[in-house]
Amino acid sequence: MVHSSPNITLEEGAAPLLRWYDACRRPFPWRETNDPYAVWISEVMLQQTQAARGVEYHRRWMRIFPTLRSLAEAEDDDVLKAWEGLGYYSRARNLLRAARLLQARGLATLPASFEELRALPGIGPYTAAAVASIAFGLPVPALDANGKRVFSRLLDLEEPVDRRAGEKSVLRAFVQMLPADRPGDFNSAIMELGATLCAPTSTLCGECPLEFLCLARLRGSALERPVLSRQTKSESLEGILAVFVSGDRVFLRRRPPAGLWANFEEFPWSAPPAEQESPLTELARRSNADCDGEVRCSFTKWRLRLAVRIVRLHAPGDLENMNGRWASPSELAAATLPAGSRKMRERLFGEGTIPPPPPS
DNA sequence: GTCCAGTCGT
DNA sequence: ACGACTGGAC
Repeated sequence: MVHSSPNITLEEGAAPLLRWYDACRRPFPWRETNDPYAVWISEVMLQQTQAARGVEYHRRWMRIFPTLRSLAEAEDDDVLKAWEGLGYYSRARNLLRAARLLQARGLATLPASFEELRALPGIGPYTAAAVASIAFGLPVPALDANGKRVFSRLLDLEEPVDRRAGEKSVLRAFVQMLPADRPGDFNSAIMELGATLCAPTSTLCGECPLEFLCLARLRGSALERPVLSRQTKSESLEGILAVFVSGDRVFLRRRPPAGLWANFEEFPWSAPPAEQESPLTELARRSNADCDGEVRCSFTKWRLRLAVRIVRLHAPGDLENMNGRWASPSELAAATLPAGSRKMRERLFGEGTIPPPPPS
C-alpha cells in the first residue's frame, strides 16, 4: 500500500527499515564484528570495491594485520602487497599513516569521536561517520552515494544532490530518520537498500520497507532521481556585446526562429565559437566606441565575458536592414531577454544611459 | 569510449 | 569549487 496516510513522517521509516535489514542483510565478515579497526578497514576497502569482491581482501587483510598495532608495525611493502589488486594505493598508504599516527600517540584503538576520526589521513566525512556509528554507536549520518540516491527518492528531490543545497536537504531528512538506538545498523541499512533494492537504474519497490513513505514511488519518478548538476567542464570565452543607442532608444536584435533562445530579443553579441560574429557586432567592434565594462554570463557549457561597446548613432536608419527594432525605454523594460542582456538592461537603466521608464 | 566514486590537494 | 586518483560498470 502506498501512502495510506497523508501525515506520514520520516521517523516512521526507521523501524521497518531496521526490520528489513535484520532479515535480509547480506552476511559480510565486517558485519560480524564491532571491532573499530575491522570496521575502518572495511569502509576504506568498500570505498572503491563492490562488497562481494571486498570480502576476500578483508579476510586476508585481517589475517595478515589483525590489529591496529600489527598494522602500525608493518612494513610499507607488506601493506601495499596486501592491497595489491584493489587500486587506489594512496588509501593503503593512508591506512598505514593513520595507524602509525595513532600508535605514536600511544593509542591502542581508533578514537571514538567523529571529529578525531575525520582528522586522520584517508578519512573524510563519510568514513568518519561510518566508523563512528557502526563501531562506536554514535548517532551521525554516514552519507554516501547510496544514501543520496535513497533519500533523493524518498523526498522526490529536484535539487541536484551534488550541490550544497541538495546535500543539505538529504542530510536533514537522513538525520530526521536516524534512530538514536541503532545508528550504525541504520546507516548500513540505508546503504544496503541502495545496493540491493534502490539501485541506480533499477528498483524493486515492491520489496522496499520504505515504499510507504517514498514520494518518488508515489509519483513514478524514482529513476529520475537523484538529479545531478552538470558535470561537463565549462569553457571560458571572451566576446563583445553591442549596445546601439539613438536618442533614448536602443537596438534589440531578434534571434532566429530555431536554435538557442529561438525568437528571443537581445543585445547583439558574439563570442565564437558559441556565438558567431555578425554584421552588428563587427560594426560595433570597428566603431571607435570605448569599451564600457563587461558583462559576465554563462549558458550550457560556456562561461562568457563580453566587453560592452556602447555605440551612439545619429541616424538609426543605418541599421534598417538588420533583423531587430529600435526599442523605446518602456519597450526595453517590457522585453523578455536572456540573462546576459537582462544584466545589460539593468545597467543601462541604473547608470542612466537610458532614462528608466516610470513604473507602470 | 563515458560516467561514477570518497578523499586530497590546490 | 574543481581536478586527480584508479578501476569497474555500462
